[in-house]
Amino acid sequence: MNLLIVDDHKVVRDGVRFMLSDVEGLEIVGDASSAEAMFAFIASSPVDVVLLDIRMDGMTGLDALEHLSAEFPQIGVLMMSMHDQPGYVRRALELGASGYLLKSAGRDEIVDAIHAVSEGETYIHRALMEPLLADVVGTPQRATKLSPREQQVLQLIANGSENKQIARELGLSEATVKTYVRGVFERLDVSSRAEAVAVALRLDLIE
Amino acid sequence: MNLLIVDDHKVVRDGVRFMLSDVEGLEIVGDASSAEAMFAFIASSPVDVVLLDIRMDGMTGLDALEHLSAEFPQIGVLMMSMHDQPGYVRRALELGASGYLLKSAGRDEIVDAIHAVSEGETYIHRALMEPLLADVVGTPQRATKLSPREQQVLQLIANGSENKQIARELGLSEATVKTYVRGVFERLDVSSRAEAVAVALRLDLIE
DNA sequence: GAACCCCTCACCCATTTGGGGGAGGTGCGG
DNA sequence: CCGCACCTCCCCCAAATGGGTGAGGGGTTC
Repeated sequence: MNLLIVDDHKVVRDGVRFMLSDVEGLEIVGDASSAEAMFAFIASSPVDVVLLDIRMDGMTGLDALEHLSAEFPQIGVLMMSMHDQPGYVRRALELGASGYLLKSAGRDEIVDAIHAVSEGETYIHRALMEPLLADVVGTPQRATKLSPREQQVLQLIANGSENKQIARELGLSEATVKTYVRGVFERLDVSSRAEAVAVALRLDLIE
Repeated sequence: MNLLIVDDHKVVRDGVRFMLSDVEGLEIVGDASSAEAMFAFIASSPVDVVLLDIRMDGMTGLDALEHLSAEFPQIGVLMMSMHDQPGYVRRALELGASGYLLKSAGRDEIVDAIHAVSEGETYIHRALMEPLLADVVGTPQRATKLSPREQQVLQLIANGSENKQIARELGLSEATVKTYVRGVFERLDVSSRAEAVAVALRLDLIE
C-alpha cells in the first residue's frame, strides 16, 4: 500500500515517516509540504492513502481535500488535525475524508486508521465520535459553508471594514452588503459581526 | 545537555525525538504533553533546554513560557510554532523565550537552534527576522497583551454578546464596558469589534 | 417548469456601536 | 511620593448595526 504524507511541518512529516518506517505492507512513497506538491505527486505516481494535514499555508487542507476526493475518489484520505472541534470533523467528512486523526495520536492509532481507510472503512478518533454524534442528532447544525460573496464580505469584516467600505470595495450597494451579512448570521447562527468572525475563523471559513 | 520536549501532539514529540536521537552531546531526558506535566518534570529532574510548543490545550505555550522563565530563568526555552506572524514572535521574546522555530524547520535548523540557546544566544528563524525588525522599527507596534478585564470583555464579544449583556455578565455598568472596548481598540489598533476579535484570535489573546 | 440557491437592491426602524470628553478610585514600582 | 496602569463610571453625539419585508433576475437541478 502506498502512503503519501502531506503536511507543511517538517517535524510532522519526518515524525510520521519514522513512526511508520517498520510497518509491514506499508510504503511511504513520498511526502509533500503543500497541496500543490501533493497534486503533482499524485499525478505522477500511484497513491492509495493520503495522510493530509487539515491546515496548511495557501490552500488549506480542507480545500485540498475537496479537490482530491472529487478528482481521485479512489484515494483514501486520512485527515490529521490538532483541532478537536466537531465542526472540523463534520466538514472533513462532508468533503469526502475517510478518516480523522488528532495529532496527539500514537503510532498504533495511526496504523489502525491507515488500515481501516485502505479497506474502505471510516476511521474517526474515539474522542471525536461522541460530540460528532451529538452534533448530528442534536442541534440545528451550524452551517459549514458560506457562499463566495458571503465569504468575501465576512473576510472584509474581519479586516475591520464597515458596510459602506465593503460596498465600495466590492462594487455593490450597501443594501446588498447588509443582505449578505444577514445571510452570514443565519448560516453561522450568530447575532453579531464579531461572533461571526470568531466562528468563521475557528471553522477556517476565512483567514 | 538535557532537552525536554513539550508539545501536545504525539507525532511532533516522537518526530523530534527521532530526528535528534543521534545528536552528540544532546540527551532528550523526557517529553511532556502539557504545561502541568512540564513543570512536574522540571521540578524533579535537571533540564537545560525546553522545546516548547506555542499552542497547547489548557494553559497555552505562552502562559507556560511566562511562568517558566520567571521561575527557572536558567533554562533556555525554544518556542516551536506553526505561526509565522511577527506578533507571536515578539510576544514570545517579551516573555523570555530564547528562540523561535517554525514547525517546518528541518533537523539541522533545530539542532542549530538548540545549540545556540544552550550557549545563551537567541535563535530566530531567518524568515521571521525581517518582519520582526520591520515591526520594531516601523509601525506603532500592535500591543500583544490585554488587561484581564479587557480580555474578558473581548472574549464575550467574540461569543456574540453586546455591551449591555457584558455589563450584566460581569456586574459592571455599560459605560465601563464601553471604556474597556475602547481600550481594546487602542491596544490592538483596530476600529471594530469584529476586527478586534479577528486580531485577538490570531494572537491567541482569546479563545 | 417548478423549486431552489445565489446575486442584487430597496425601505423602515430600534438599538448598538464608535469616538470624544472627563473623573474618581486602587495599587504597584521607581 | 509620584507616576502609571488598571478599574470604575458619567455625559454627549453621529454613525453603524441588526432585523424585518419585499422583489427581480440568473443559474442548476430534479
